[in-house]
Formats: sequence, structure tokens, C-alpha cells
Amino acid sequence: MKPLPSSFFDRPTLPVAQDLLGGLLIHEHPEAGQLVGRIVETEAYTEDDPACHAAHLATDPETGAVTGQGRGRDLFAPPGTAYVYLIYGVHWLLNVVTEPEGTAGAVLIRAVEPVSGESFMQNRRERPRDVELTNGPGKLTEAFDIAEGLHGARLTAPPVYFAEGQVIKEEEVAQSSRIGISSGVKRPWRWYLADNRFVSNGTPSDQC
DNA sequence: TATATGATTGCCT
DNA sequence: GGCAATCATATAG
Repeated sequence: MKPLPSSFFDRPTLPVAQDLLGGLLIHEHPEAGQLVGRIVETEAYTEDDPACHAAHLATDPETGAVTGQGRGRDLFAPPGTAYVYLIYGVHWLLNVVTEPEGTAGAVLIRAVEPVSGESFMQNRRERPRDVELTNGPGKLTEAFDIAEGLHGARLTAPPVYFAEGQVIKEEEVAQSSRIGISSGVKRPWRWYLADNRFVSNGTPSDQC
């Protein structure tokens, strides 16, 4: 499979998130061989977005240096860089950095449908049954053996990269606000394949 | 320095 | 449906 190039991610975050639907996430694992999943759910986070880790960071217009501290600094990395972070002190979430270097933005991979390597994924998961394998952002990183070690890596070449999958028709895509956030809830920046069994079962943040 | 919270999941009632 | 796990970061004092 040919990896999606940096230019694919060197664009505004929203279309990248939509275009990743139907694409493939591939981990050429040293022990398991090739782990492959079809992306069925994504979310976008941008520099001016209150829900983004870079929300209160910026770049110095003179030097281009990032001002402020914290993990969000890594969202200014070059497009196609892995942004992996620990949520609730428990689970690792996988993002891919978008937009040019010096502009913050990322797409969160929220769910995939297993394509190959299911037996290895099942061995890694506590609850390996059916959709439970990969129907959530923390579940898929566990299944794919993706964690802290991948943070900052290039996702435009092995071992972990994306590849073009099948073309998705517009009517197959559904949209909602994002899940699990408390600010920026009105931005409808979650996209998923309607009726796909492997979409996560969270509730959009603007519905109470 | 101390405390609150979160881009979640799985187990409990 | 409620809630604990467990830690990096943000915010307050």
C-alpha cells in the first residue's frame, strides 16, 4: 500500500477529516505483521477551536516560535506527524497533525473497522468481541498497539501510516458535533459512516 | 504547591 | 445509568 503523502495533511483540517473516512490505517507491526483498519469516524480540532489542546497557544509572528507550554505545542508540528496523548490517565488517543508547520490542527481517529490482523487485535483487547474491538478512539489504539512511543512520528511512512481506501459517497457520510467535550460543542466537526457498525457509541456534546 | 478536570472505557447496580 | 481508574495539564492561591 502506498502511504498518503504530507501534502494530503497540509490542508485545512476539516476537509482532511472528511477525506480520511473510508481510508486505511496501517501498522506494519514487527510481531503481528500488517494491522489494517478502515477509518469510519473522525473529528477535527483547529487552532482557533476552544476544544483544541492548542486553544490558548500561539506562534510569535516575528520568530515563528510557539508561545505557551503543554502538549498542545506539538499540534504545530509539520503535517502528517502523529499526535498521541493520554486521556483520563488511562487511554491513548491517535491524532494526525494537519495544516502547515506553525499552524495548529489535527484529526482525531475515533473508530475503524478491522480489515486484517483481527486475531492479534483480539489478543490485545480485554473485550475482543465484535465491534468492541475498535469502535472507539481508545479501543483502536489498544488493538493497533499504538501508544506514547508513536508520538511525534511521521505517519507518511511505515511503520504506521494511512493509505487510500474506497471512495465514500456523500450520502454515506453523517455529521454531528464532537463527543466528550465541554467547549466548542456547537462545532459540527465529527464525521462518520452512517450505519457502519464500528462507529463509536458516544453521544454528541450538543445533545443533553 | 494543591486541586480540578478531561477528545474514555469497562465494570457495577 | 452511575462511577472508578489514573495522570498530564491548567488554574488557583
